[in-house]
Amino acid sequence: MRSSDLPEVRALGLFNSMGEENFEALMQAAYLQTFPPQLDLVHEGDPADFLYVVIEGCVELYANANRREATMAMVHPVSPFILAAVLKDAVYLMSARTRARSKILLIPSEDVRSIFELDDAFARAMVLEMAGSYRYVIKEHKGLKLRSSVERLANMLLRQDHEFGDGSGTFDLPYDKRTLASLLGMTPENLSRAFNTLKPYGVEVDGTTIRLTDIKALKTLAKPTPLIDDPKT
Amino acid sequence: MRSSDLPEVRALGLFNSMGEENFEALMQAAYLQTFPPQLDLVHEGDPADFLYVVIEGCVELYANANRREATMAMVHPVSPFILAAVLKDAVYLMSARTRARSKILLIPSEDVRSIFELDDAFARAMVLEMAGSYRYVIKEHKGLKLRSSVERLANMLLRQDHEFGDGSGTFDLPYDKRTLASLLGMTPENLSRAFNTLKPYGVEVDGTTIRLTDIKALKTLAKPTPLIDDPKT
DNA sequence: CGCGGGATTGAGATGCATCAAGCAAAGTGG
DNA sequence: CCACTTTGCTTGATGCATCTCAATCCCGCG
Repeated sequence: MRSSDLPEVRALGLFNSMGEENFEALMQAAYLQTFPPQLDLVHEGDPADFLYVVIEGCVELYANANRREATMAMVHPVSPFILAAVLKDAVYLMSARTRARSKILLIPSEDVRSIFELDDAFARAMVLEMAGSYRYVIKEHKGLKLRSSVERLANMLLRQDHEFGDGSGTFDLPYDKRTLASLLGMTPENLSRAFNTLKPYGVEVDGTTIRLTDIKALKTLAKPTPLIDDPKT
Repeated sequence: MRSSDLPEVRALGLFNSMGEENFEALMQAAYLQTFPPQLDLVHEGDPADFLYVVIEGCVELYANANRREATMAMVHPVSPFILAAVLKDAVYLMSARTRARSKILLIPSEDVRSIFELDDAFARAMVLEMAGSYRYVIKEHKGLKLRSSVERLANMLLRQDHEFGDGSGTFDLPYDKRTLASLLGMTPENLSRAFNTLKPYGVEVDGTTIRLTDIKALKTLAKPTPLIDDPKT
């Protein structure tokens, strides 16, 4: 792999505390590849052969059943994904595909597990990484069980504005609407209608850019809570 | 704490590999208490002061928002819960209450974290515990997003029969129907109706006991998949 | 025997999905 | 440069799934 990519991988929470020789051993075994968009990296049910780390681009985690499909999460640089399956030496529970041209690091599962046994700092970093992922899914699950689709959309907009907005209330949607809909647990048609029902609350939609002109009103409807919407805790 | 309880705690995956002196230090700091049913142990949003381990009885994890409530999971002996919040030194994302008279071990968070730093085997055990919990929630989330309520019920019945049945197709529901409904993401009324729509598929309900007389038909409807329904992987 | 809580049933409203067009912006190829 | 497809989004009409509210039932328990 290119040495210019090493520092940013090394800087990752998962890798920044482990021993130098173990890190090098991992990178020695790893492959760095660039994939085109819409390429399937992982299929649910397959044995977990690799741990993946998104270095550049974007990866969608999704799942199928009953001839339905649901987007489970989007992974952005620089983050690992499907860590749990690798650790447990089990099958993947989710599929993964690139959503943009993406540079991705593939580390063979066996190497991850053997370094996990060898390097105590790496093991501890894994716990925190797993704990973060766990809490993310719990929040998603709470949102799905406790909120209506309009509320989920409203909260997503508020979060997006807060995290990525410049303070003006204007920002761009992070993905196309079809993906957003699936991520929020609804159909594209319904997302469209949900935007309409949010119009009286100061939500202006122009293609992929959003303007929130009445955040107070939107919050009244969305009733955000850090126990679902705070990505940090 | 009573020494007669130590062996079963020690036998837990989370504790069985750690050093003896560290285990004793943890137990030294811990409290073992028996609680009556329906007692609130933990409220979401509170800082994570303790790691809990159910020794006897049963604990419900639930969450509130928008004046709704949802059961997130049921915890049975012998298992820890809310490990992630303790590790991250964050607030609890879920509330917890006893559902039966329960003997519960409380270990102060700080002690858990300091032993986590000290004992490498303990840290590794945590990773596997977290990975298991993570995969459990992912499966729940997939079920909720990809299946109808009737399908969720059907699969729950099949799983229950497979795990706890005696092979005759007869078994008892693990909780009252109101709780089951919430766990499955529906209202009690709807659970009742869902049982009715399953009647043609050989599902006989008598109070809390269930008889499955046509498992093949039920499976045709439920379309179970290990990627959602297998509790082991 | 009556009381009370969970479970069921029914009726009605609502949320959400589905199906089917329509539309606009962005490619594509002549 | 312009038809022509393609793709993503929207809109409308309709039906099903699920929730809500209310009434009733059932059973265990005082």
